Amino acid sequence: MEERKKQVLNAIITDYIVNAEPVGSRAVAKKYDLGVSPATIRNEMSDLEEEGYIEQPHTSAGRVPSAKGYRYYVDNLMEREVLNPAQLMQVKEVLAAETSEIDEFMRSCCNMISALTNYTALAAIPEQSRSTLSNIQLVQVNAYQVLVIMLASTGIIRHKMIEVDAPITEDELSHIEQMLRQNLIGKEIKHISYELLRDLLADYHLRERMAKQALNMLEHLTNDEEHKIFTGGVMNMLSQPEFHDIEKLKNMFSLIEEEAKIEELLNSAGSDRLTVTIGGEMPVEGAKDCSMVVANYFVNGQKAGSIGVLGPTRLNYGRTVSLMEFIAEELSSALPDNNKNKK
Amino acid sequence: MEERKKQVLNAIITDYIVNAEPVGSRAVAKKYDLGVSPATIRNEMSDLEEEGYIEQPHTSAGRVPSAKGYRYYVDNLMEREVLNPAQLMQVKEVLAAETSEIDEFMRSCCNMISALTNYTALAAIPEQSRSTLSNIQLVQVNAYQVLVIMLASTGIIRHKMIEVDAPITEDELSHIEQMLRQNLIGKEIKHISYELLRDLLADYHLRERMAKQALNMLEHLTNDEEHKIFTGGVMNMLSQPEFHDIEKLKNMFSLIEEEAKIEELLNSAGSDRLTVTIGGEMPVEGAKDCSMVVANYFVNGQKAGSIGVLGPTRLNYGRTVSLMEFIAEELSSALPDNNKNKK
DNA sequence: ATTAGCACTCGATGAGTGAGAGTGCTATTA
DNA sequence: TAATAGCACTCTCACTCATCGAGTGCTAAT
Repeated sequence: MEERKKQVLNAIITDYIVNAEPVGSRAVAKKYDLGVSPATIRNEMSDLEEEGYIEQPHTSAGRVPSAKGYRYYVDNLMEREVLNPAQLMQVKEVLAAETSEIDEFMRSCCNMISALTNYTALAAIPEQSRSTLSNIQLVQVNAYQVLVIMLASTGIIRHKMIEVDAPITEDELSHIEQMLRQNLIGKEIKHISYELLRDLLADYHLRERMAKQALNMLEHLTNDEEHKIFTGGVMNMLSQPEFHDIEKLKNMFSLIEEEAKIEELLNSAGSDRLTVTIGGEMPVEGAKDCSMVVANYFVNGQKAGSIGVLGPTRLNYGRTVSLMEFIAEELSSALPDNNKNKK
Repeated sequence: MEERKKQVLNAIITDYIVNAEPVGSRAVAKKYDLGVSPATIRNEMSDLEEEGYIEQPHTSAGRVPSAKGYRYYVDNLMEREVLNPAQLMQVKEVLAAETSEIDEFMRSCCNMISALTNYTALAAIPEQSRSTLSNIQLVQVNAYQVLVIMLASTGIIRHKMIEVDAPITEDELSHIEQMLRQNLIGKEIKHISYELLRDLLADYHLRERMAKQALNMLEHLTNDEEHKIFTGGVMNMLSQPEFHDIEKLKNMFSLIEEEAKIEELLNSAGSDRLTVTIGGEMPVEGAKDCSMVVANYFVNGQKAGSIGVLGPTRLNYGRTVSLMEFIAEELSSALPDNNKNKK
């Protein structure tokens, strides 16, 4: 594409991102100082429209970027925004906070991201497929209730109360605990299967219901985590003029409430360091007039989880991309620390 | 108030609750069959307006109930709705679910309430002031990390990872554990103060940072809980015509996101079995055009917690009150079971 | 190749209008 | 004396119409 056409496209998108209103040739000529008259710009715009980079809501309105236009912008024109030091510090602080609970950590990440971007933040809990069980503990509450606590190598802690039919003694419990520890600690969590547990418990002739419940519980622990989704700043959508329509809002919110869909969105981004998905590229019906920036973070070179930002297609890509790249990077280096000893 | 006036007021409110539109004299005469002509009804309405029970958005619109009108309705006219058996069953099922985790339990309560009412559900976690510590457990994760698990007599379970400066041995840990157990189990949680803990730990000459952290953590455990707030069905607000205005929505949502305000709302209801708060009676700015039905539930005759419904002043009081009364009652009888042995 | 000029298009705005809903008042009726 | 019928009045809502202005596309001139 010729240089000047790029400049015009860039101007249109930059302006539209800020003002959310169709951009006319005069406005481009005035504000972006390309050294040519509006008429020339009009010609360029006419070409750009023919090629599908911009659209006209109606004759005699200005032009609006199309999905294709945004795509070209993100791939070729966009300049990353230099983040201001105060924001960088804020990110570092939040990530450095000693939150050994992954839930709380993810939640505060989401809140931070949404506060910094004014969009909606998405996060998927780090995948557990590679993590191992690092400890398991059974605590007797009373004769009928046992609290099971599980620690994963990623620092996740889960507990669950399970109930048994017949009273259980301390001795029995520590037996079971030892058995579980011997057989399960160090195992990859995704390898702890129903079958494995059943075999283990069968050997020990445990009471039927107890066994069932323990299995049930462990299954929950291993499965739940992979699918846990966090969001933040959902209400930020309200400030975006594109969602001033109640119907659109409803659609959006009901989408965000469906964890499965959010997960699909985050997963659709693959395992590159950073992915930008624009409008129609979205894999989920109902998100077609949104854009998304997803960053993956890595532990030991392996994808550990995803964080993302969801906003209108008129997203401030430059800023958001810079920010998410930075956060993902910081996250990659912060996360392993959570499981090792500090200092 | 004369019988017929009551009937007219009742008709207006009933109609307005359903249709959300000003009610005219003709509509009242037609639908509610009082045996008099619209003209007569107009006279009654004129009186009702003079006395402040209803209002006119403008001349030649119908009448709309005022806060005073709703108040009179709730106190004198309203008929509780008979709940259908399917709904009752649903409530019982949700409450009977074996969720020994209070968080999850409260969350599912909120979801149930919002699903049944189509309004927003609020819940405050049971107050911990009367509950006692029933167990405390320390789990060594590695030399520098200790997982603390606390069980309250109400069935609440909390865990927190704490980190220590210098390595700690199993022996030391079980020492501390025993000491804590001996001194704290059975104590009312609100009596476990910073000072008490400091004294305890001082006796044992524990490492300074460890002590600090343990204290910090226990403080969190004792305080956090009292302030925990749950909400559900916030998006239901979107379907209420009174919130079709984006500005109102924003206000509402930013109110709901402030836990302190929600807590204030719930607490304002006092400790009666059930309280209805209407419009201007709301203690929190920004909730003035909402109404709220709060029910308290009780354990051993003591107020244990609150659940509430927040909606427009045009709330279906009859239905909501019946439902909340029922849920609170079920909750009162379900809750203690969670801590005792079943069967 | 660029630009100035100009006619044209289309949405937004605001005034004007008629229909409809609902009231309040008054005279009449039971 | 209470209830009612009738009627004028008020106010909103939806619709139409004219106007305005932003912005374009085209053409002719530079």
